Amino acid sequence: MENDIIKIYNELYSQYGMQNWWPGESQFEIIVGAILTQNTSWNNVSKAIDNLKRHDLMDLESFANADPDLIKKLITPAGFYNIKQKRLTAFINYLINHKDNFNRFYQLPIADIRKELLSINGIGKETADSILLYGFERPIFVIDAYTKRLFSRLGFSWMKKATYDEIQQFFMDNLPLDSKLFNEYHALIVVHCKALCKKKPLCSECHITCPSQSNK
DNA sequence: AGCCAGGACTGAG
DNA sequence: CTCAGTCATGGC
Repeated sequence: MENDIIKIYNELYSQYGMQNWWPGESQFEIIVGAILTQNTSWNNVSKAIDNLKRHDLMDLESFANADPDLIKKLITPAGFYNIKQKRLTAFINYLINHKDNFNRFYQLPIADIRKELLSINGIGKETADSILLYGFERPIFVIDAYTKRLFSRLGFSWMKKATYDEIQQFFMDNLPLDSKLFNEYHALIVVHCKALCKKKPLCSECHITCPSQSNK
């Protein structure tokens, strides 16, 4: 039997189709993108990623050996470039300390690897989960501001004051444990919310308001 | 001209 | 533990 969470997924899917996220060519790039996109539009992030690629820095070795000031300059379009350079470096140091071809990302129990990522400075829940889901196909549901806002207005108003973990648990309780499904679902939520915010105002029939109109 | 974007950390109370 | 302040650029 189908619950509401699955119904909403089917609606979104029929409306927007398969998204096939993450828009990144390598696992390293997915990690970099996940950090750069913190509170930042993907449009800006993609400029920063292009800059890094143009300088051949989109791999562990090159990035690790690059001048921090150069990194800052290249990621400037993504904003918060001082912190983000530090966060990227922190993650890269972690990777260097566990040089096992990402084996631990695949093999450790998901709770363990998640905890490990969360202990890295600059890696919060959404970033950690995005990396695990989109980079390594681990079945963990990513929650973001869009998810909270959309579903709060779709009848799950309790989400407005719920914690990240509570909302995540709810989605995972109501869906089969399927990384491909989690991948598509979160992507569809983001695509849907972006589409709605583009043609504002609409709200009543689309069940969501744009940020400026929402009551937080 | 503001307001916002696919957050996370810090310090205060 | 809750929460405002902080970090910064580009698009609309």
